[in-house]
Amino acid sequence: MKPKPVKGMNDILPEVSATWQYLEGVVREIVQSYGYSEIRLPLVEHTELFKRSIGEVTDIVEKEMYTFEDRGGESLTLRPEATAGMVRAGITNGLLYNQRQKLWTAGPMFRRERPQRGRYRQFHQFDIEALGYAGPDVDAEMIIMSSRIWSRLGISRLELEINTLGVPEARARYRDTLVEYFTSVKSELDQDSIRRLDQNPLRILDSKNPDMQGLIEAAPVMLDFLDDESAEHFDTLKALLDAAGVRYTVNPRLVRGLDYYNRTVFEWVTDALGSQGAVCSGGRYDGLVEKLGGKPTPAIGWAMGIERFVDLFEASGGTAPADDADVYVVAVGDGAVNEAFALAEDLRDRIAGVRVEMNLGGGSFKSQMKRADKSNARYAVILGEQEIADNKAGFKPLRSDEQQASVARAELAPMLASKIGKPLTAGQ
RNA sequence: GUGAGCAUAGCUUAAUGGCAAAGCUCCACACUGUGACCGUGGCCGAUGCCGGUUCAAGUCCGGCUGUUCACCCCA
Repeated sequence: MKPKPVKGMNDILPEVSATWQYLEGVVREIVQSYGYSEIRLPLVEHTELFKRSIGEVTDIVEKEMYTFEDRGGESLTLRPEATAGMVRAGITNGLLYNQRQKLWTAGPMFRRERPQRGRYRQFHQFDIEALGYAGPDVDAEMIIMSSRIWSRLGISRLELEINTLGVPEARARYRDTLVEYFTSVKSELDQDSIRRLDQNPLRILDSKNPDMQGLIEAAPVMLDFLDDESAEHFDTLKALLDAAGVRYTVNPRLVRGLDYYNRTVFEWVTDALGSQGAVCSGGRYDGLVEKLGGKPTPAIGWAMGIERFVDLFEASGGTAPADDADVYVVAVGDGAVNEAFALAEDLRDRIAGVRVEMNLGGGSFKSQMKRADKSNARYAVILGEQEIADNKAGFKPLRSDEQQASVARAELAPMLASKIGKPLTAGQ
């Protein structure tokens, strides 16, 4: 009986991980260029943390968390998202005491949903948070930063939607009005909407049911309930985005499934990935730090789903740079292997970033050449009886018509370095 | 959690209810120190699992499991 993986938890195979590494590298570089620093967080937190931050009556907390009792009887949960842990770490390490923090983290998150394209039980996120910044300038910078990621990678099938939820009081007033409105037309609501009426009435606005669209169009809008300060915050954000040339649409029905958001929320959506169109989303959560036991601290953050990001990158025709070897070392004859190892190490010492693949497992000359070919290496270096006797090495281009050459051992590194365009290391 | 589609070799796909096939991959040979292309040969399956109908089931029926898509939710 073959072992089976856990449903919704996937292996990231080498052919795919090259793309992951490339994209993660690009995002890391961009995020750090805005002055954000990495923080590494535990995958497991106390269950209570997520209940208090995400909200007791959200889908995530009610039915999607991997919660278990550890041997000491504590209720622990595999993190379903990163913000709660980030804020907790800020509080417990005193990072927010009269300080501001710009942080990012990345790694696996866990939600027990039914898997489909772009939705897995173990999935991965990049998470960027700015704590202690009241905005709206940070709000704009965060969005501009995400926009830079897309343009850098040639991803175009994405649109930005933004909205504001106002302060909690305004949101509560709006919520009451909304409940009143939908209750008055309850007989026309579908099953899902009736359920949401109690649980999360704002989500009714998000319904994809065509029969509901008329009712939703006619519903009261949040913008009419906005407090003056939030309205001004939102206007400034829009002005900053306009000035930066970032295009967006205001979607008054954009609400979040996590309870901690207020004011700015945004989402990058695509139609290229089937039904899971949200690639990246976030918003402001000014009340969360205090709610979790810190002192009042404004904050904003966003998360990007890496699986969806990779999928979208590939759907946009993007490919990661090849990570094939530069050179494959062929060693024929028992005496040659020792020398070949030394030669391979020498190349790695002397050429910065060179990728040298040593033939392993012996084999005939022919089979070694076959492996060299299949490795996609640009060059083969050949060491046999003859070369060892002459203190030379065969240098054979595998991807061009150039002639094979016999090169003095000492000249091999400089020659290879110039062929592959990588620098010799200093001091050699 | 709900609904629908799909399940044959490592991968992609064949097989009017009648002997389970092919291509690719991999290995070897041809070619005893030179890869790719061509050729020859080899490896690899109890057709996802359990049951039923039938002289006969990969094929039809039922259940299960897995997977995909959609709903839902969201990254």
